[in-house]
Amino acid sequence: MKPTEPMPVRIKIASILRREILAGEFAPGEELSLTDLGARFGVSRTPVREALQALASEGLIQLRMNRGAIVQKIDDKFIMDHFEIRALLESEAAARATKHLEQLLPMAQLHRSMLERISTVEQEEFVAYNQTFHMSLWEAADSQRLTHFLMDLWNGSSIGKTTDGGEHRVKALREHEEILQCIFLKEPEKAREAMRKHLLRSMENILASYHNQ
Amino acid sequence: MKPTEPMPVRIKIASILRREILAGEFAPGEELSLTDLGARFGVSRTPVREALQALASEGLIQLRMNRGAIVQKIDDKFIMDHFEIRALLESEAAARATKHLEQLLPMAQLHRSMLERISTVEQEEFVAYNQTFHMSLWEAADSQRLTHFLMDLWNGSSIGKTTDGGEHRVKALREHEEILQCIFLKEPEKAREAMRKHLLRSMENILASYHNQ
DNA sequence: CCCCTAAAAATTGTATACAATCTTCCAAAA
DNA sequence: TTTTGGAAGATTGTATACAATTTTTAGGGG
Repeated sequence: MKPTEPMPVRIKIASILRREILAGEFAPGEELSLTDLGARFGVSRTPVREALQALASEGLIQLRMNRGAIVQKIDDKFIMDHFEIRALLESEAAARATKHLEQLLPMAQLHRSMLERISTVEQEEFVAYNQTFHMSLWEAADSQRLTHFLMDLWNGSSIGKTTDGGEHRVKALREHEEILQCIFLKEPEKAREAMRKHLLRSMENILASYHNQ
Repeated sequence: MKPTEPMPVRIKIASILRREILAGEFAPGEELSLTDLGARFGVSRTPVREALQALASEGLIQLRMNRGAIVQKIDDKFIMDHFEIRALLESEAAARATKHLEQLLPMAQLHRSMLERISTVEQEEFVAYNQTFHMSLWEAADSQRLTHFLMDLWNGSSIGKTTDGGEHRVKALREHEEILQCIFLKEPEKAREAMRKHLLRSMENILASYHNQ
């Protein structure tokens, strides 16, 4: 087993800043200084600069020529727009997945295991399962391009508190079940709609936790 | 008037490499060396490196830790997947635009002017109009997030030859007309479908010119 | 007191230097 | 002959140095 995964510094810094921006820890429009951030993380400006460029490409900050970066305002509208886009793309993935059922079998097995043990699984395991569920569908959609954009959107979906009560997990699991049934019955449009409902309800959950911060 | 627009080197290099990759001027899987590209463009590795990271975030190349970059294979499937995503998002934009008609008036005027003069406009002017048409709809959709992703997809849509005969222009103009009518009649679902048809037909055009290279 | 100008300071953009990792290649052992 | 180990070379990741642009600030004129 790998002791610790080697990760470029720019990725780590981008992850930290992404989480902080989405958590609302910066004021909208606040300026991000390369020197300050470098000092904070104990690295030079180079990887910080690269991290900021990555965040700009995700739309979380704005890069202005020779004038530094300012953080985007993350409000309800931002979150709703974000999930609308994710819903459009991930619904398409669910619809397409009906054409590649065999690829879904391992995930479906994990899903059944979850159904049985849901009351006793740790939060960490559920998060991992949830990620496997969604990403397996992306893969089954058989579109590198779709997977790529959904990965981007996934990173930006970790908004607000991560510790929601077990109630959300049960609902999510039921919705996953419905999505899978539509897919295995080869009903692309029903799968699309089920995925859309699932994501928009998750969004409501996130909006609620976002307000309670 | 500005004499020459100042642009970061990384943007220029990214634009050049993007066009070349989409034009198929690199073999799929070909390795891109920072040193070589720096020498080619007469700059240091730093802006080249940043350009490659931008292209990686667009999915045009793959960055491997400590092992350089390899170019993505651009084939019919890539193009079709690309336009499917663009169709999903830009259809949504068209549907949403029905809620902000006033923002569309300047573009609609330009459109009418095009209708009248189509037989005499230069290619360059039509390209500018086409960009205005699409981006005005994005703006009218009133979703920064949607605009951001569509801008990304727009950059990646310049595949193959740019000089298609005037026939395509007439067809595109007719389709634009249909889209605008649906929007101004406040029929979001019809607008969505019209935009989808427009983009998928444009895709066919691009696929054809791509094959003839 | 306000506004305009210019020099100084600070910040970003690019180039270069250094460190860490990977690849290549050759020799020695099985 | 094939394989393995490791040193040399090449390439990427990060740090630092330099150049260019912007922001700040101090001072003089209105």
